[in-house]
Amino acid sequence: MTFAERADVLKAIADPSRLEILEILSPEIRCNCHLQECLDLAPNLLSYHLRVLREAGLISGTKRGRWVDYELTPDAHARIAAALPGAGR
Amino acid sequence: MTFAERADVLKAIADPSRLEILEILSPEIRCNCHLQECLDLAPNLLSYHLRVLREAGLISGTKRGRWVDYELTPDAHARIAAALPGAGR
DNA sequence: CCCATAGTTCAACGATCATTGATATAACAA
DNA sequence: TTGTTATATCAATGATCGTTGAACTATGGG
Repeated sequence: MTFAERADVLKAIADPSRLEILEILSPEIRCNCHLQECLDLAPNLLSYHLRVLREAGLISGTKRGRWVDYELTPDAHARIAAALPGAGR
Repeated sequence: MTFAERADVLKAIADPSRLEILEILSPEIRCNCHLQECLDLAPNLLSYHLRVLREAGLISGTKRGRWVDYELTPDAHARIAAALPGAGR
């Protein structure tokens, strides 16, 4: 993992809204609408932050009817740990 | 620690050059000139990245003649750990 | 003192990012 | 079908960030 790749993972979590999303998602799967209530963000803005986290490989979403359930990926914490300073030795 | 404060710490380390600086500084104190050789950055740009890390409380610098020695702060790793997702529970 | 060297600060630019509003897709209800 | 709800995408804006070049400060050597 290069420094640039590690920085990309860290950039994905270096945002207040995205940190809170990860916090909410940490114990359990949550639908988008639940995140909406917790975060008080415009729906499209929430979608944007979820996309950033998804593209970083930290969360995944599955459609359930009109809703989408989001959850942490199995290796989310491992990906973050591998990006931290000290992980390169 | 608020989500915004935690995001600020993570933003400080979410950069390839700054990750590498922390990596170099991790085992031992290093003077600016040694970082210069390792990183191949313009001197003023290196100063900028060092300032970002210093303002995040992750490194500290002490003057020694014409040089400056940089080192990780004692609580650098603790500050990072406290900022990570999962640290809020 | 004069000059070179190490490092920092400042001003400006371009790129990236978060945010907004409008539009689009997709699923359910009537 | 028509309408409504849940979510995503697109285009545009403003703010922030990384980078550059120039000017500045401070230390040590001649």
